[in-house]
Amino acid sequence: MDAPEREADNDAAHEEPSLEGEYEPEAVESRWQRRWVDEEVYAYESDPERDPNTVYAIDTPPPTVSGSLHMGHLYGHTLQDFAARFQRMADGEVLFPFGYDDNGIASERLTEQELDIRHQDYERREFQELCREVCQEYEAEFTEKMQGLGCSIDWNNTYKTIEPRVQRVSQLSFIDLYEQGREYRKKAPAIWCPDCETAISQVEMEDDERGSHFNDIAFEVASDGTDRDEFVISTTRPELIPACVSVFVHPDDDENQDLVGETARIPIFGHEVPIIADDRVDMEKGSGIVMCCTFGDQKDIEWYQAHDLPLRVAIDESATMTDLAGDYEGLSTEEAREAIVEDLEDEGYLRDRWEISHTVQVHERCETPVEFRVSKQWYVEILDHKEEYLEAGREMDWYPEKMFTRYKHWIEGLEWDWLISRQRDSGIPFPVWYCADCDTEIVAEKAELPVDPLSDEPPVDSCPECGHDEFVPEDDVFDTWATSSLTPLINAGWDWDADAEEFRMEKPELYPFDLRPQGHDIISFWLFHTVVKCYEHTGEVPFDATMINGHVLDENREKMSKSKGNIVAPDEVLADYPVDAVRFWAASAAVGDDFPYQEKDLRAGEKLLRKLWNASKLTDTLAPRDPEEPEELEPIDRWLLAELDDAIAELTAHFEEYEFAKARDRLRTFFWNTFCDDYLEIAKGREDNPSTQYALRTAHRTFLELWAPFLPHATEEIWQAVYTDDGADLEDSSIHTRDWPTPQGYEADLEAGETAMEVISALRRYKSEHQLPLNADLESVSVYGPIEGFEDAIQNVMHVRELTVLEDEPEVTTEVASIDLDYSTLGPKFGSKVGEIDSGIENGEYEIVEDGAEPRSADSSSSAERSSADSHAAKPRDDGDEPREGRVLRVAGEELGEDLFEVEYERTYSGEGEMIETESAVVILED
RNA sequence: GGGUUGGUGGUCUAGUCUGGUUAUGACACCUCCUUGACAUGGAGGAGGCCGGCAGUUCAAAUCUGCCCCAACCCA
Repeated sequence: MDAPEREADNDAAHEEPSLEGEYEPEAVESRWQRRWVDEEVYAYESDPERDPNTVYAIDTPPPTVSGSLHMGHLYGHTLQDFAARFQRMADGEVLFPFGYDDNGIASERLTEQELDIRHQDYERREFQELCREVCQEYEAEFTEKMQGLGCSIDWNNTYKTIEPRVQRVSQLSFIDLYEQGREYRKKAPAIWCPDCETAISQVEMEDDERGSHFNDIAFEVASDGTDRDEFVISTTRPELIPACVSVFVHPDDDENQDLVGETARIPIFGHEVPIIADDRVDMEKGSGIVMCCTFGDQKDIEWYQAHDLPLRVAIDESATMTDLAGDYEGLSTEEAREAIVEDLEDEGYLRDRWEISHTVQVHERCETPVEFRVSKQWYVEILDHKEEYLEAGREMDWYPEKMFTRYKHWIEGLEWDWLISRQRDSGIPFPVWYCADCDTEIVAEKAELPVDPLSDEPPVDSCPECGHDEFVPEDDVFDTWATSSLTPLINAGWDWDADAEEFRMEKPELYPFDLRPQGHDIISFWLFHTVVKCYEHTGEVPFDATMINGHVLDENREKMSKSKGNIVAPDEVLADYPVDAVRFWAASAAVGDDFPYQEKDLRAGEKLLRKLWNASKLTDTLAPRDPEEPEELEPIDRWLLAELDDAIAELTAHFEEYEFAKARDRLRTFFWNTFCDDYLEIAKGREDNPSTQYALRTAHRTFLELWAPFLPHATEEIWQAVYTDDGADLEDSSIHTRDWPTPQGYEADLEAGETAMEVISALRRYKSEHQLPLNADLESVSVYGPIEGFEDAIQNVMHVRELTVLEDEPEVTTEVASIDLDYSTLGPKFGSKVGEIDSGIENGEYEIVEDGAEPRSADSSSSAERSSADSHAAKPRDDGDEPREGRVLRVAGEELGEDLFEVEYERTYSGEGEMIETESAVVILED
């Protein structure tokens, strides 16, 4: 990665593409990465008139710049790039943009850590400025690393989620939804992080296992409707007792039913609360009697709302005890917990205390346990449109399909509207002021956006409701997802057209986007929120398709995590292996599957690069670079091109379905086995043949094109070295801007080709078994089988001095070795009789009747040898390839027709030389 | 606790939706071969009965049920 080393590698030989020597990925890859960016090979130029069907637009979720680049980024972006590169070649223009997510808590935290400051100590603008400075450094680093992955991103089309253009889009989004009546401001309990001092949404919480204590605390009964003087409740949070507003008992709890309707006195604090029955009480837990405090958990909120309980706030926004806590005021919740427990014990209220470990809900950013606080917050109404969002999900194509269920279940399980206000210093402000007198909401003018109410004036001089002329600016900012969910609109240039008085897109041809790629962990919030926002703004589903990538696991299939220390850093991998090899590995898993990082897969990629390089060198020595197409191609060459046609068709289908792993395997097998191992060996003996020269070059160009999405650097290097003129404009000459290959309609005798390859394979096996070199001469070979047109090829590549094609099957004696039944038609026809038929054949209790000739029983057929030459000369094998009329198998009292069985013969060759059988040919070797 | 997805030779994996009887390929392993690119190559071989149990069926890796294991999502 460091420049001096790269310089050293970069001697003159590496400056220009060439096929000299060995493939040197370090020099080649960095050179092309530089040139692709410098010469804007992947730049997208918008044309609003362009047919949306010829534009392939990708909406990539912008990564958080504060995080480091991990294997997940590398994998995800590589998959996106496969799609981008294929589509660019196959179907016109591609937009592959890039965004930096630097808006929100993550970058605030980063700034605080990096500069060792607290946001509270700064003015909002000042702190925001610092955030941007810090993020800029990280963004530059991110850009460099992303470019090192060789993704075909258009670096002219980037955005930052905090930049003014995006702030404008985000505030427009707020105002549009507000005007549609889909947003409201409400005072209600919300999830609160006391460390970040902000409300957060459900998705920002996670579970964490923490140690704690269970405390059994005695409450006195203050009324006299029961015999009891006291009862015991168990709690992990004794510091909440000053906030206790009621006590609950389950209606089925017979033991404690006497308490219902009575009044309890809270120890130490002395206030009295009602005891109420409610079936949400967990009878199994502790004494079955539970206190309700405002608020300890979500159940407290439910009770508070259901029973219209009073609000007692004992903990403030920074987790400090309030005046309600009396003597404990000013203590942190932790300190108060210990102090209260001590005092309870002193006063005899603490009946028991023991250690436990339980899961608590914490804020994912800072791991602080969350509180629940009543506050005034902004919400986006979503619960009333669940059905529409489900339908939007159904309209998208999901790759893989099964991921739709996650989306579906998430929506079905939604219980809260989307809380979008955050009490943070940095972020995109709400464009809202409130009348100081009547609290009427004043929203900014669209033309003025972006605004910051803290420094900008509201658009009115006096309140339209009450005429008051003082206003209070909203100082909350948007939840980062409120902005991150707008990326399709940001990329398409969505904006308010003041003249037309409507929303317009600068690049309407992009929307809806063709593809939305992402990890399966963010389906439930990022993808979902994006669908919500875009659907509400445009009435359209923002994506035609969504591709979900799996997670990269470690070598032992375990999730990579900091605590396990099993993280593999992309930097380390790229220091050891070519990017193209890493990409080859990334193409090995089916989209949506988690898969392990395995070094040996990277070695496989390296091997392929070497093979491609060497095969290119050999091709270059065998044929001129641009041979004429001959009038008539010879069978072997036509065969290769016909097979190539098939491969192109299959690969294209795989790419269109995002089946990169299948495309990769199909291409590798065809390239390595058929082209390199078979055809190139054959071509060595035919280099002066114009037909072979043409086929070689056609195949080679096509292979480079087919490999280009997977191996962009190596294919570009070879392409530029061999097939382009010096000094050509890279935008035109790059292999990545070429058209994807299409089948050319070559027709060939595929059966003959296949048979010829079988014969070659048989001869190789013969040599291998006799420990002969593969280029050892074979004196005389006779072949009986359909190999017309391929005789020379076989003779050349296997070094056969004399090759004879037999008119008639060689003299062999045959006997029935076995009978294969066609179960797929036999089963439905005979059902349970199949067992009997099987055992009949196994026991030899059957006979074959043919051509009205004498029935041949199993007994006679196994003993009576027959010479095939006298009766079946037409074909080397007669076992079903070419059924004769009237041949019937009698077994278990049934007659099976010709289509139901095949007879396998054991053959013994009695002539000169050695016989080798293949699927559809017989080969005889004589030394 | 609920849900989703997956469990195929030593490792990774195809096949499972559309049941059919020698289960795909790669890596590793063993044997052999220096041939006009590549020995970082080539040819060949051995190795699995498809997580477990039960069922449906003439027939199950493939369908059904239960169980075990793993990951993820939600409590």
